[in-house]
Amino acid sequence: MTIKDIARLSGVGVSTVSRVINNTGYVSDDVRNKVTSIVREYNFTPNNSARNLKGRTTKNIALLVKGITNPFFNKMIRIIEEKCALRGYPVFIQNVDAQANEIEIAIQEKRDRNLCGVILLGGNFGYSEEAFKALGIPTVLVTVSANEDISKDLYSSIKIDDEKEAYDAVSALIALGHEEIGFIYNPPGDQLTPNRLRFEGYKRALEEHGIAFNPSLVASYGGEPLHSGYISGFRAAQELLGRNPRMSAVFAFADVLALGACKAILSSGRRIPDDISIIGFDGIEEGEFFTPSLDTVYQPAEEMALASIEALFDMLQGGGTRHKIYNGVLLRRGSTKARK
Amino acid sequence: MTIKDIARLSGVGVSTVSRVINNTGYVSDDVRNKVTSIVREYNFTPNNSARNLKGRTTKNIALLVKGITNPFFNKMIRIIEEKCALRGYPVFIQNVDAQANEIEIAIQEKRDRNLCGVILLGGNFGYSEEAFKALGIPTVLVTVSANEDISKDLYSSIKIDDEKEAYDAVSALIALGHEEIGFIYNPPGDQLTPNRLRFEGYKRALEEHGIAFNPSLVASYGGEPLHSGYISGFRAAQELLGRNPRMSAVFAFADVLALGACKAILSSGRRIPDDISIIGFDGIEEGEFFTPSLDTVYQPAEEMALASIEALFDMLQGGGTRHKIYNGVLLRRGSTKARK
DNA sequence: GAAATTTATGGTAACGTTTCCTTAATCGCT
DNA sequence: AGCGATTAAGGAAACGTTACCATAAATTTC
Repeated sequence: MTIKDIARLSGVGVSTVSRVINNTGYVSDDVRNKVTSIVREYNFTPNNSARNLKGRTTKNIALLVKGITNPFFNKMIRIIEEKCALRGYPVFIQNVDAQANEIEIAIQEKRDRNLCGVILLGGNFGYSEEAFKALGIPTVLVTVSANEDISKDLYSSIKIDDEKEAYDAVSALIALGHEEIGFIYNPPGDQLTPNRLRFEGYKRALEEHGIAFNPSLVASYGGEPLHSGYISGFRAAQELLGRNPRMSAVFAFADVLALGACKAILSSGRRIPDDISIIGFDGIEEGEFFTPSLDTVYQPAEEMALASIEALFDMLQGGGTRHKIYNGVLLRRGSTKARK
Repeated sequence: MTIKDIARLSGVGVSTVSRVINNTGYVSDDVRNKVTSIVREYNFTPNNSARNLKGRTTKNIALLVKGITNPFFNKMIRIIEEKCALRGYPVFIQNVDAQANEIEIAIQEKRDRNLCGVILLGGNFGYSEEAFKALGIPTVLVTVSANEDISKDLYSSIKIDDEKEAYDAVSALIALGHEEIGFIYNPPGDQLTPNRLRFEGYKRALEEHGIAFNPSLVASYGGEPLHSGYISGFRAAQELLGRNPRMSAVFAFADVLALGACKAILSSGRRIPDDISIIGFDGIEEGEFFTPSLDTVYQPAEEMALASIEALFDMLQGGGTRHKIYNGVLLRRGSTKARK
């Protein structure tokens, strides 16, 4: 069933059918109704390959996710996928390992799949201006932004102020009287921007409150790329507990790390929050259902997902780039307490 | 940069270039080397739209997931996506709401995206033989299988024996001395097969051990489709606790429901496993990191994901359908105990 | 050594759209 | 009435591949 068949059945030319389907050009109401009814009757859907071939442009969007197993991305992925599909844009969701350079993968994908746009969810510090130019299609960075020296006209970004939010969270722990505050994050070698920024927020909070930075209070656990955040947080916390018997609080880069850490803390016989306070980052639903519920820096995931789609479609329609920074919310749910 | 450009630059005809790229037909070594080097030099990738249009067949696979937010599907989705991509088959991952008939969505997707194959992850009871025939492309059902009366040649399936595994889990609770055993599952109206089968396993276990089935010990919570399993489990457990003060154990259809239930149980002041034992289903990682760690019927998600891909590619290459049933493993991690 | 087969290569018609270019009818103005 | 502008519709050339067909050289077969 092709457009030609529809044309024949409707008794009109193919270009007329095309015009009806795409709502372009001049078509009389009579003809429009006739064609529309035939299209509906035979349940005709235009062939996408032919459309894409002719138009030189597809409606394919790639969503590259740095660590797709992180539940924080789950909701965002779902929203992005759903809203794009609703507009007739299929989404290729793809996981990107921590080590991989996602923008190079995007370039490859663009070649392979004739992409019209890219959303990068979570990501690296390894962007280069040339890479953005080589990619050459509307690009939105979510949860991360590129180096300062890259022109802001080359991409849109949706994120929160990682440094500030981390600073606030650690400051909250300090306000509760904690001084030996552990920090758990991803292996720094990966250069993930938020990773670095939240670390800097942690250090600034200590510094501004007159607490000396102590490297033995910082831990990360990488292992194989397949390692989930939970187990990484668990191992990192074990390390911290072993090295710092007087540690009374922990701030983790992500909720999954924090929840893994909780398990290690509780397994060691310590209580949360009585012996050790802990704050995570992201605001995933799991944190609410753990016992005790996890305090966390909530990121407005839904809003950010919607904003990223809007930014992308705006760019697809020729609009400019935009750079939006959201505010996090420090949710106090029961995993922090004043120091004994 | 098209195949014609490559042909011109290599000094050969377009069909020769096509033959080189696709490794078909006769090509002399000299020509092959020449063309290959030009292709590499200009980083040429054949246009997929044109290929698909010409070949009438794509390499697009759709992965329809019933409730994509369930962490149990997370790992499977990732494996399927990764392995398919590795073979050059992009995957369209799509969420399907509980109410929706996924096979009809698959038919629509096939039309829209020219799919060559479909994997359904989790799913309905609403399959019909006509629907499978209308779909007409290799289809694999994972975690679920179609009604008995549908020809097994129309699809492949990868799953576990839901009824038996549920039976075993509930029997284990009975062996610990529990008699008032709650059951939490999805709203039965949705007719999700595993939902129904695990319920039947629950009932058979009671029956065979001489315990009368008590409908007030069964709860489900649907609400809006966006409700996550955690909150549904939480609400359902609250209901059970209110209705059955003597209930000493709970079996949940899924780990997310069980973890939500744990929160409700612990919030009510009861202890796990001292006051109430609980067993979930799936074996998601989250269950291990909750405190206490959740006992669960582990499904070999990785193996099942790999098996589903193999089944699909086998069918794509003209092979027949296959139907594999895996064994679950009852993991005892600390959320069950003999009745006081 | 001629015929048959294998190897090697190029030309070209599709695949199903969209879009430009025609052609033609209708309409609104002076 | 005549003319330009608007409305309406169709024909056909692309888009970038692949696959069939044709041709021809090299090789094998009897």
